Amino acid sequence: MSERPYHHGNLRTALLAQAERTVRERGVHALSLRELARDAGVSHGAPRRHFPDRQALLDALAEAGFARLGAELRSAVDGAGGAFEPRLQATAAAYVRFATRDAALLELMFAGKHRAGAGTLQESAERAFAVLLELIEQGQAEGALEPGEPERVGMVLFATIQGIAALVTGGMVQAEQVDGLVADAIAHFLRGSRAAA
Amino acid sequence: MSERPYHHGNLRTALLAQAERTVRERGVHALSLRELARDAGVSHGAPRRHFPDRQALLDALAEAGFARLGAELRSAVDGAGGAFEPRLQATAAAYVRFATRDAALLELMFAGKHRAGAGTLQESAERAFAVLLELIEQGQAEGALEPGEPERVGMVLFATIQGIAALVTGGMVQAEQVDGLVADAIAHFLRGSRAAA
DNA sequence: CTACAATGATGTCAATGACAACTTCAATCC
DNA sequence: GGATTGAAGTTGTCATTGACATCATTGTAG
Repeated sequence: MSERPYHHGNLRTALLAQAERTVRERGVHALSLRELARDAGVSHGAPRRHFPDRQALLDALAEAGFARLGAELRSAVDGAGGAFEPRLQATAAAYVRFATRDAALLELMFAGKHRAGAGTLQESAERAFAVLLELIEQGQAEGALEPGEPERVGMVLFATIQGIAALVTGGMVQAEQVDGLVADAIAHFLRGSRAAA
Repeated sequence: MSERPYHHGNLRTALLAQAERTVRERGVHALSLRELARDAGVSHGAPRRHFPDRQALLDALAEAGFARLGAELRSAVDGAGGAFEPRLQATAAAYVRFATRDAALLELMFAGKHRAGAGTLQESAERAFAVLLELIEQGQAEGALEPGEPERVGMVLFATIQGIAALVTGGMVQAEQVDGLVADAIAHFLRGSRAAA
């Protein structure tokens, strides 16, 4: 039998992975440092070496979440050809998919962002959202969106996407209707933009 | 000194009121039944008579939240004259105001809605959203919105408003920009709708 | 006036987060 | 090669909490 070595090897990573699972399946409130330690086959005090307190673990989770979100958005844009509108559709769908599958995690990501001492978190978030900003710029270049600061122009669009995600996780929209709703919303938004441009 | 009577008189109400304050000021996670009991000058077991467990208290909070939200929305509509667009603006602003001031409560309201055995909650929610649906119908009657089921037609609009609230509470929009953003979003939405109708 | 139902009090238990003190281990330095 | 040292893990403890069982008080219906 493989005796467990005194040192786990990569406890931090293992804790984060299991924590992400727990948050997804049972919510943030069900996340217990001690349970994580048990699952990792480690004593209840061990996590403390890697996360001074529970909040530190949540922050790390949020940061990892932004990294993954960014990657998924990037992959969506890249896989949708070169034209603006299909790219936007694909990206919005990817965002909503992420928000739906990892609702609790997304909440964590947003909650952590305006807390104090969130330097790294802020950066991770900005990297993830850079994908969206680039997309906005392309839309502006193609004349589909009004000119101006991308942050401002994209705000209503982003709000709509985020809101759809909220409706889905809030149970006000059935899972089967999501894709249609996203497509509707994007089309609606672009109509409103062209009229203004 | 007034000896506390054995019976509090209206402990349930007092607990809910204090709980709402705590949730607003320190978040759901900071809500402790025992602390509530202490604040109410009552033993730690007393709340149990009114709320079998913590979740029951949260559900009651959510329900009260929907009642208040409905009232605020109603009041916003009624105070904005008879025309559709100003009514919509006022209502959206009122929603975002509620969502901003009571972010944690709103989250609770949404979270509880798709949990099991939420009969009463569901009804409270529908009563609150009835205001919005009526408004959509008026918009359709005036030709500002496309025809169809109000629930469907209003979905993108509602998502946008909800999303703005999420951005504000997520710290991605400054408080001073909120009103402008709401106005922008409504105008944008209506442009998109007219083109389709 | 008595029984009873509602409301509150008291005591206890297991789980948890936070913290301190001690132990193991591996890398480095001489 | 052995001593040193610091990171990683362990063990023990404490206060807080939610949940639960049992008992006490009080208003009210009969």
